[in-house]
Formats: sequence, C-alpha cells, structure tokens
Amino acid sequence: MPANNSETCHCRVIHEERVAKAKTTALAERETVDVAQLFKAMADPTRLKILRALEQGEMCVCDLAAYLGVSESAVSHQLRLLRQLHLVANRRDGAVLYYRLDDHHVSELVNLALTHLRE
Amino acid sequence: MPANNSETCHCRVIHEERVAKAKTTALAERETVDVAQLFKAMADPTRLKILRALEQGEMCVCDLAAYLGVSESAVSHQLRLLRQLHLVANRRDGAVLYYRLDDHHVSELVNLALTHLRE
DNA sequence: TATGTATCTGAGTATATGCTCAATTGTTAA
DNA sequence: TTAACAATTGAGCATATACTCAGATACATA
Repeated sequence: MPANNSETCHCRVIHEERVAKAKTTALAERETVDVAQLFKAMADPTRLKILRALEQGEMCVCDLAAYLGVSESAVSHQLRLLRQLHLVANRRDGAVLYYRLDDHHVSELVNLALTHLRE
Repeated sequence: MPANNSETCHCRVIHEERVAKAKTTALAERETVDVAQLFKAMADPTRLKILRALEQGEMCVCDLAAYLGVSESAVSHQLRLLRQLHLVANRRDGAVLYYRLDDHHVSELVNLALTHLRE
C-alpha cells in the first residue's frame, strides 16, 4: 500500500524513508559536480589514450599527435583540459613541452574501469 | 637533438621510440571506447546522484525523482542509459519498478574519484 | 635579427547530450 | 470496463563538446 504523499501535485513519493535516507548520505552538490567533471575528463577516447600513453613516461605534444593520429592543435586543446583538472602536468625543455601524469589515481581509475568491463 | 622524422609532411615525431612504446601498450580501440562510455555514464551529476542513492538500497523511479527534484521522465531516461551499460538493474513489484546497483565496481569508482579530489 | 620549430589559442561548426512535454504502455483496483 | 497510478518513450530544444582552421606565442639557432 502506498503510504504517504507529501506533496499534492506531481511530486509523488512512495517510500518517504528511502528518500530521506538517500538525502542524509548524499554528497555535497559541489563534490558531486567535481566528481562528474573528473569522470567527464576521462570520458573521451582521445583523452583516455593520452592518459594511458603517459603511463609509459612523459611525451611531447607532437609525439602524442603522431601516436593518436590527430592534429597537434587537437592534442593541445585536450591537454589544456587535462591540465586544468590536474590530471597531467608539463615541464619545458627548450621549445619542447613534456607532459606527464599528475596523479597516480588516474591510472587506478582506468584500471578499475577495465576490471569492470572485463569480467 | 631531434632524431628522426619518419614522415615528410605534417606528422612530426621527435621521440620515435616513445611513440612506439605507447603503441605496444595501447588498449584495443574497442576497449578504449568502452571505458570512455563507462566514464561518460558516470560523468553527469544527476546520474552520479542516482548511483550514490542506490548504494543505500533499491529505490523506485518516483522516489528518485523526488530525491533529485527532477521529473520522473528525466529519471527514467537516465535509468535507461545506466541500465544499458549494466550499471543498474531493476525488478518489478506490481506497477512499481525497483532499481538497484548492478555492479560493486560502481561504488569503488566513485569513491576512488572522491579520494583523488579530496587530497 | 630573421627563420624555423614547438605549442598554444580563439572562432567556427557539426555532433552529442540532458531536459521538458505530450503521448503511450503496463499494472492495480473500483 | 473504467479510472488511476507507475513508468516508459519519442520529438524537440538549448547547451556542451571535440574537432578544424588560421593566426599568435615561445624558444633555438643561423
């Protein structure tokens, strides 16, 4: 038997207590958005390939472009996004910028995702 | 000193060996796309909230809609996507569909992402 | 200083996405 | 059967995104 409808209009609620429980354990809105943003950064094939490649060691932009088969401009745009989210960092050596992973969690996230898909 | 340019045109490569190394350890294209798809599914605040809420136990569509403050239609659309990727599953009890997490890795991925953001 | 290399940047564009709205399906009970 | 409820579905729309292109910036060397 449906128990309680707190609202009159379109806000039907069947299990009031489950809604309440979910609310008590919810993340702060800010954290939810940040997590979503992190996953979004890793949710593109090109960026994933960049992150995987950098697990092997640092690479410069034109190396990555050649590896990926896309333009250097495209790589640069993606690297900027990854940089802003602190997933990669770079160092300059003359005219060349070398990119590297900026966080060990990145690899762990990818590997955990792979585990999920492979089983 | 830049060593070898394998191509004539726009495909500059400074470190041939790093490109080669990246290629040997690269994932299959199919797996890369699948991982990206998984992250994409978790890259939306609404879907993340759904997944977090379901960690507390199963909920029906109208509960989730009330909890999230969005329409049941919107929730249903998102649940379909999560269902297709096997992130959630449901069971029918009369007219009510109860949704639950379909994989323990989902929680692990969210928690790992949180760890990354919080440190 | 002038030239070439390495990279970045902004604008533009085609596609993808998340929501709303209206209509439909499936289930229960009067 | 009829009415009400639970959930789904498809179309449409506004926004986001990933790329290309043209041009700008940073550095090295002749």
